[in-house]
Amino acid sequence: MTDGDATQEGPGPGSGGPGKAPAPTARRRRDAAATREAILASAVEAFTRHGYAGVGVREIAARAGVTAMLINRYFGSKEKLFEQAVDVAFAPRTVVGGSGRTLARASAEALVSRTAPDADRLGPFLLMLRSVSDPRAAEIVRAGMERHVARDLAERLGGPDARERADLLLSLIAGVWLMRSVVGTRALAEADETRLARRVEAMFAALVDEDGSAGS
Amino acid sequence: MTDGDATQEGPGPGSGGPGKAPAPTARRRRDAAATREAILASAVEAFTRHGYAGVGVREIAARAGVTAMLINRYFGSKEKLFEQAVDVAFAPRTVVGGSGRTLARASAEALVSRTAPDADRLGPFLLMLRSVSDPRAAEIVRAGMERHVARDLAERLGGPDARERADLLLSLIAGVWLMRSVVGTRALAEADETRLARRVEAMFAALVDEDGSAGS
DNA sequence: GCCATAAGTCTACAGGCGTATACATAATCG
DNA sequence: CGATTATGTATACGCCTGTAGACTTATGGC
Repeated sequence: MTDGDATQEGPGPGSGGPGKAPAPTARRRRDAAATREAILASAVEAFTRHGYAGVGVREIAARAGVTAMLINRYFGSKEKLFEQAVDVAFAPRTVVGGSGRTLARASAEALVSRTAPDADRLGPFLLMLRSVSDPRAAEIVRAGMERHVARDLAERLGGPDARERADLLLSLIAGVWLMRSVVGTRALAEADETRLARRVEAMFAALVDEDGSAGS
Repeated sequence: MTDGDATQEGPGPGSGGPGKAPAPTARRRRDAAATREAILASAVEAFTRHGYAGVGVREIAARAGVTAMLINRYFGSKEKLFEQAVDVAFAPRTVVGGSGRTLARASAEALVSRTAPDADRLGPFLLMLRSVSDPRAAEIVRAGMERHVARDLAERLGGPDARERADLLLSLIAGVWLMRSVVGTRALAEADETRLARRVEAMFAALVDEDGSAGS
């Protein structure tokens, strides 16, 4: 995120003027690659905040400092842009780290921390939750998740039916994101974070070492 | 193109067509209460299938056999209609039955059964999942859930922090609905239902009787 | 300096959205 | 039977959507 794309007001596609626009933010020099990246970054954030159907290409483009048509020029369509955004959102990060018992604990703590009321509230799960109401977006998200996180998580989980247990683990993660950050139920929002993390960890543990005794 | 809105053909025998045209919705006698109920039922189904933002008032009205304006006449606005639909969707049913260990088992089995690929795939959780991307809908859903299911579930759960644990339980339920029915990950769709139910039950159990065995 | 061309913008279209106003029809009641 | 009123429809408005084609501007090579 080197290029500071602050939320500047439109660099003069404004109606009247020939756009002298002593742009407060230095207008980016014409650079296809950089513009593409700016659009993509704007898309990831916008899709995460409002969901696939909840944001228009004009808003995404404006936040990237360009006009809507560049989206179609660089990505083909809004849907194609969404595919790229899903890839960006899911690819880089390791959703859950560690393995075995460490995995359960670290994931629970990270989950509770990242869904805190004062946190950034960004990330791939939020993008998923707010986009899957559109069937085409849901299919894109499914493919992205299976490709990027589910397989990797299943490997680190190991054991029988690793893929099924990985998806179950992701279900709980998504559910907590949903109830805590999207729906915003009070009981979860106001819960003590340490205690909440321990409870989530216990549920994770039931999956991680399901064969052995589930002694906490 | 498509010849006229044949949803309601003139009641008179005039059309002369020998085709009986078995109207999908037999023209109902003018009855405000019945019409209101028809709209509401149509809304619950439509909001469940496509989410709050994913369906228009014209479609909801058409499925109820009326025109869109009746929605505004009887409910005031699309948003008010959604409030009523949320109430209808969440109110009557007991989301999870039983108490204690029975609760964990019964809920897990019901959840897995209702999210099966060949099931109806209706119900309040689907309505929630597909609607919360809209912030106003999310707030309505939050209120409806807390009013109807969370409180009742917390009472049946008992124990410390019942409300928090109830919401956590609902998180897992919602997450499984999400991954299995909305996103449609293969690992969960193809999973053996008995085994899957047992795993979900184990996660529920970590919440239900956490005070007893698992020292915290 | 000029110019070909990449990079970006403008205008427009066809359609959907929620909803307000005006109108038409069927049912009830004196 | 005729009039009144609840019930439902038709039309339209203003706004927004994704996208296509034509147009403008900056940039690098000569």
